[in-house]
This record gives sequence, structure tokens and C-alpha cells, in this order.
Amino acid sequence: MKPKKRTTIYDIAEKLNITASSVSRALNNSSHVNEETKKLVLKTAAELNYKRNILASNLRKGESKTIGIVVPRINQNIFSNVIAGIEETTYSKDYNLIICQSNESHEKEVKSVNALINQHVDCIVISVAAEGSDYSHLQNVIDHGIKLIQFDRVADEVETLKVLNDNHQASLEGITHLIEQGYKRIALLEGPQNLDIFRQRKQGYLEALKLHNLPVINELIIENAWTKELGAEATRKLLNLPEPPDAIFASTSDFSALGVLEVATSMGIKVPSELGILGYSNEPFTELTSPSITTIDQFSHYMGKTIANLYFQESENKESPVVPRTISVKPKLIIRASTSRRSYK
Amino acid sequence: MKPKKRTTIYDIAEKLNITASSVSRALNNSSHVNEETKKLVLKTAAELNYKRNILASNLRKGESKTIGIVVPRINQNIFSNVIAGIEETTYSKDYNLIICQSNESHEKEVKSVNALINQHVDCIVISVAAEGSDYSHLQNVIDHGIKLIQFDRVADEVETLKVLNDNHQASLEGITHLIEQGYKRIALLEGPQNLDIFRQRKQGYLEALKLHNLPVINELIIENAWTKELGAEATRKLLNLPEPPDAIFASTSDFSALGVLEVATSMGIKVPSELGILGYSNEPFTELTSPSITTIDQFSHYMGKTIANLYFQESENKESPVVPRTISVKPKLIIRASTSRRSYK
DNA sequence: AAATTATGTGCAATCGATTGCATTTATAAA
DNA sequence: TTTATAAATGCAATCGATTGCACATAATTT
Repeated sequence: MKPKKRTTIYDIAEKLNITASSVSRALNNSSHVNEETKKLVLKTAAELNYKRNILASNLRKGESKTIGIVVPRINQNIFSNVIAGIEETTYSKDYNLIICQSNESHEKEVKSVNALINQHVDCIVISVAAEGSDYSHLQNVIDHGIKLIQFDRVADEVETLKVLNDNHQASLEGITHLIEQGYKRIALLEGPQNLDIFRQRKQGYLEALKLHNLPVINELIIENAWTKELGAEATRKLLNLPEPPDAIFASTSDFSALGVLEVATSMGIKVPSELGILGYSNEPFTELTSPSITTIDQFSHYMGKTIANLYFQESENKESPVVPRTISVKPKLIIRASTSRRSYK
Repeated sequence: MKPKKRTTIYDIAEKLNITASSVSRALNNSSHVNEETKKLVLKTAAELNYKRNILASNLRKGESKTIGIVVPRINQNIFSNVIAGIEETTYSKDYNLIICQSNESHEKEVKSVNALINQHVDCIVISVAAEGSDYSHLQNVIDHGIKLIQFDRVADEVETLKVLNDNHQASLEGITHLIEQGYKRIALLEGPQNLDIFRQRKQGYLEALKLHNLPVINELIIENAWTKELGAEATRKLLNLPEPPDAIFASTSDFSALGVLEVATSMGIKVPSELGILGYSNEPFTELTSPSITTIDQFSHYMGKTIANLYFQESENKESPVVPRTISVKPKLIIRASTSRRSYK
């Protein structure tokens, strides 16, 4: 692969006996060029297979038309949908996306964020890793004059635009549904409590119990059970209690709920009659398990679009400072077989 | 968000009363700087919260330390795994990934590729969209001196590095397994035949039939049935034939196989006893359906690592031209319930 | 002590595109 | 015909980092 020299505006200029300035103006469709010249430049550019060097352009203009996204994992339903939503909206405006995965590692998250700052992205969209409690790297983004939008898993203390679900409400509705189905000893698999979303889900759970005069039983609340494996482990423990729960709310994810289901099945416990299972996120597979899993849909695709629009909205009024604000999307309970012991069509 | 001016090497230089050259050398750990100066620069850089402007650096150096990836959809198992594999390998070398989705649209694929060329990425890794047959945009990549690696769905005629599965072999093994399980009228749901991988899978199917002296029945071969919906539709047609198939190989994807399963279930046809189902890709959900779906694992994570290593290998010997070559990974048949009518543990 | 070699630093050009200002040319107004 | 105005183009600086070359100083060798 010979390092062929790429065509620049100077090559075009030389060929047409004009200056690079005019070529640049022509390519940028400026009104200060003759229509003739413009056409000629465009034609020559095509002939020479010219591609604008975005690096140079961005360096000069001080913008990058690039949005960086940092998520724990791209192949989780909510994240891939948010990304898709952002992409659909930004694509038409010729924005690029740089996507990074933190793999739930705080260190990698920090490294990714710094790499994006280096890249001079115009905006960073992030859902933070579960690990970690120091968010100075986010403050750093703001200090560099880069817009920052947090979604779903947000760091409270960093004041930015935030797009998230009403986790409290969703949780409340979910538990209420369980109670209506006649479940009385409802266990909670909770996520890392340093993350707001998991705290909110717990609050919703607690509030629902309270509203229905059900006692909070501490041994039914299991910390950090947020992967399939941890969910399975927690379930084993729970189902072996002298008084086991009759329902489990895997508030962390559907993966965790899947762990619950597998253990229950392997122990010969019938779902939903003997055990109700409620997940979170509406992963596609929740429809496919038997029984299918009741879960909560986060409208993640819509969230993605919202995020992108928020960015464009903000970048229009450059002068005025960003007013930190939170957009809350109301999630939806998707009732399926795993909790429907009274009725399920 | 005030457009705070970011610290540059000139700021550091000024503060230390040296030139930008020295600062640059210090930051790049060149051997031509005094240790003292180096320390001082590093310290000051940290104090001023300096972040190298990669745009400027890349512009000057003519490289970008960025790899562009174009895939049909990031949330398909093979693609998200390949991406993860590439990321793991490139991460430690401080490379950035720009990920684009073509959404199976040829137009979007072309636009993405061009955007990546503009970005001056060092390498483009692509799995082409099903739509489209003109691959001049790929030739274009090469003509711009950018390394190109195709994987999985490759355009044959473009001579590049290719990393793919031995689709023919996998298909052959899969069908052989079906035959061993006693299935005799095996239908094929085929993908767009302009893509090599789907042609190969068909060849494997045909060869397996031949080897076992089974006739090829044209009405059992359905074109372009490669989404869940199309798979379902094809299945409806097949199962309503006077002589319906006793097994269906959804050679295009597990999604298609899922469509098959759903239709079969809704028609009250028992899987695997009355109908065997074989998918392709080992999507996570294939384990979860009931019955679980037999499928073919592509070692996609490993493919990702292979791709990244291939790139680094190639970029080391800059002088010598790239020798187009193909690395073939042998996929593995994952036998599950949907085809196990003789035995399934 | 003179000659040679390291070592560290500065100067200035470079990467490619953009843009404010100046200049030329064409057009309209006086 | 002269002057005012508009349109098109050129000039040159700029964005920030890198690097070949030149030069000065220090260390080493004869």
C-alpha cells in the first residue's frame, strides 16, 4: 500500500490556476465565489477524488462535529438502543460518533473520557460504570468546554444535562403489580447503591410495600446482585431460606432476572405460580424465555433521540451557559408470564 | 459553557521560558531533552490540565491512531463481539475506534466509509451490508492508502485482508447433523446470494445432501428469508406445502430461526420431533428459547482479536505492500434441543 | 589545550483547511 | 465619463503539534 499522497485543495487550486482560498470557499458553498468557479472546483474535486481533510478543517475551526459516547457495554439493550437513537438523529447532520465501552471499569471509563477530550469531541454522552465514585473526570469534560450529557446511570453531583428514566415510579408500578397478583413476600435484588438509579429503584420498592402495608424484610434484600451469575447465587440463597420469598424483583437488569429464572427452574419451583419474577430493561430475550419475563421498558431508543436533540438545541445558543436540567422519561411496565398468576393472555 | 481556551504547548513553553519544541519533545519522551526539563514540563502540563490536541498532532504526523468499523448493526451478536474483540486488542495501544452502523443500507455504508476516509482513519474494518453490489467505495479506501480489512460478510472482488468463517464447512456439518438425527426433507432459508457467506452456506447444504444421497428439492429452498419476519413467513409457506419439510436450516441467522420456531409453535408443530430447526450465529437468546435452538458459533470475539492483530502486524512493515489474504476461522456446531430428536443431554 | 563527540535547545517549516482583510474587476449609479 | 458599490479572488495568518537542521554548550577523547 504505497502512501499515495492525497489530493488537497492546493492540488485543485493548482490545476485550475486559482488559489486554495477560492477552492475552499467553493467547497464550502460560500457566496463569495463565482458560480462558474464553484462548478469547476466541484467537478475537479470529484475527478481528483478529493476528500476534505477533516483533521485540518477541525483544527482550524475548533470544532469536530464528533460526539463521543461512553457506555458500560454496547451490547446491552438500553445502550445499543440509545446509541442507535443518537445515531439516527446525528447522522443527517454529518456528525461522527466515537463509541467507547467502559466494561464497567472506572479506570477504563476515565481513560476513554480523556481520550475523547483529546479528540476534541464537541460533546460527550455518558452512562457511568457501576464501579467508581470519583467523578472528577466528568467535571474535567466541562472544564474543557465540552458539552456533557449524562443518561440513565448518572453521577448526581456533577451538574449537567441528564436524560433518565423515572426509576422510582417504574419500580413502584412494578411492585404494585406484583402485589396485585397476590405476591406478599417480595425479594429485591439491588444494584450498586452508589448509583442513583439503583437507589431510586429501591425506594420505589420500599414505597410500594409501605403503601400496601407490607413489611420490609431485610433478609429479602440482597445487595449487588446484578449479573446473571450473582442473580442466580442470590436466588439460591433466597429460596433456601426458612421462609423463602414468593416473588423476586431483579431491579438491576433482566440478566439478573434470567439468573433467577434458571435457578428456580432447576430447583423445580414453578414460575409464576410459586415464584413471581420481575426484571428491568426489556431485553429482547425476556420475551423468549419460558415463561416470558415481566420487565420494564425504558424507551431507550427514544432516550437516544432525546439526547441528540438536546445537544443540538444546546449548541445553537452558544452564548448562554448550559442550564443543568434533567429530562425524565416515564418507563413502561411490560407484563408477561413470569408474574401473571391471576391472568395472562 | 464559556469557550475556555485550552492549554497548548505554547502556554507551557511560555510559563517555563523555553520553546514549544522542547515541550513537545518532553511530552513525547524524546531522548533529546534534559531530564530536568522533561520533569518540569510534565509537572506544568499536569498543573495546567494540558491535553494534547490530537487533531493537530495527527495532521502533522499524517496518522490518526483511529480505526473505523462499519457493520450492519452493532447489536447483533457477531458484530458486537467482533467490536469488543478489536477493542480489547487496540485499547492498550491507545487506538480509538469509530463505529458506524450501515443498518443494512448500502447508501449509508458508502456514506460511513467516506466519512471515515475524511477522518483519516488508519484502517477501516468492515462487514458489508446485504444490500448493494457495487463496491467501489471499498476500492476507494485502498486508493486513499488506508488499510482495509473485511470480515464475515466480504466483497469477494475487492482484494484485501479478509477474516471470515469457513461457512461452507459449518453448513456441511450442520446439515450432516440434521441428517444423522433422521431428518430427510431439509429446507433452506437462504440469504442474499450476492454475499459470499450465504452462497457458501448454500453450497455446504447442497454438498451435505449430495453426500448422503438426498435429493435437492427446489421448493424447499427459500430466497431471502433472513429476518425474523421473513423467516416466519417462509415457514408458514413451507409448512403448508403438501409435503412439508421435516427440518429447516435458517442459514441466515438465529433471528430467522426464531421466526421459524415461533410459527412452528403457533401451528402446534412439535420441535424437534416433527420439525428440526438449525440457526446460525449463536445469538445469546438461542439458549433461552424453548426448545433451545441448535446453531453455529462463529468465534466472533476471537475474530475481532484476529482482525486487530492483523492490522498491527501489517502496519509494522510499512514498506512492503499488503498481500491480500484470507484468514478462515472454523466455526463450531452447537447442538441444542431444536434438532435433538435422537438424544439430548 | 585542541579536537571530537554528545547533549540540549531553538528556529522555522510543515501538515491542510479556513477566513479577515486587501485588492482587483465588473457593474450600477451619478 | 467618473464615482460608488458589489462581486470575486488573492494574500497571509492561523489552528497546535512535530521535526529536520543549525547552533551552543558540556563532556570526552587524544
